[in-house]
Amino acid sequence: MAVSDAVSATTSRYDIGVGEQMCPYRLVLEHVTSRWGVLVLIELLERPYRFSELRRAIGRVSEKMLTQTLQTLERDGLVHRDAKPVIPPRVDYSLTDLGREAAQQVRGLALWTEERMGEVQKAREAYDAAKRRA
Amino acid sequence: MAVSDAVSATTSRYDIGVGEQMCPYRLVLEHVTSRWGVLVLIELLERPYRFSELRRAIGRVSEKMLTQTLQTLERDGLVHRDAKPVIPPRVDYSLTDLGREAAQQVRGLALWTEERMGEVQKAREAYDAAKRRA
DNA sequence: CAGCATCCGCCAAGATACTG
DNA sequence: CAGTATCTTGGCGGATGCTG
Repeated sequence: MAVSDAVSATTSRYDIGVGEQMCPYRLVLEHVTSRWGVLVLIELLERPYRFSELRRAIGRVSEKMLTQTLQTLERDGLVHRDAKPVIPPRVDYSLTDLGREAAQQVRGLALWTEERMGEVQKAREAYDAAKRRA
Repeated sequence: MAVSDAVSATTSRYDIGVGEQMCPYRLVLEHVTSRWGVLVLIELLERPYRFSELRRAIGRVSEKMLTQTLQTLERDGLVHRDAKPVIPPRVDYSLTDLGREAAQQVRGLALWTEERMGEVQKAREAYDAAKRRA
């Protein structure tokens, strides 16, 4: 299947059987909380990026997944794609107003995570220690 | 592999090759933004839940995935598990203080999604219409 | 450079059966 | 009821090659 098909066909993170539609609300939520969606939104909150630039900034994203993620977010109206008809091609990605709102929420979550990392680590060690004892 | 092994072994959403550790920050972020993690945190923000109660509230979660999600969140110190030694067994799940903070961030994202659903839908239709034309 | 197209490994997720 | 153990499989995500 082509990437382009995936954009409209996939619900991102596996579909539901025919007839059993997932509520669109959860669908959007899964797009913005998707593995790469989260990171793309956060990066684009800083400034617009070109494709490969964004790829390097995030790190460890395959080209395919980044393309797919960007297209899904574009379709949802969160990301704006500006393809300049030049050679070599140059495409800039930025947030729409809607996307900026979403990204701010996501960043809130990311910042919280950074702040509380230490406590999470400690909780894990305590959990593992208790498990080993049992 | 037993579920219990998965809790400490998995990084949630597929691992990185050996030697190529993912930074722990992204790991926690992936836990709270995971498919079921998001929904569990939001539900538990309302009130404590029993296992099957939570399962029904979320809907369409397999027993296994809910167990796994809860154990991961418990290990991260976000969810408190209270197992009462009675027959039949009764286990209550609730948020820790840390988990409540995380859940509030997640809920912020969820509320935004609900509010802006309409605009996202419109954006999609516009995108699809433009695609068909091309 | 910024993609699209195709193949495929492999693990996450689901289904099922069983236990304390 | 609240899980564990085991098996199967869908599809995510990576690798590679090609195009404008």
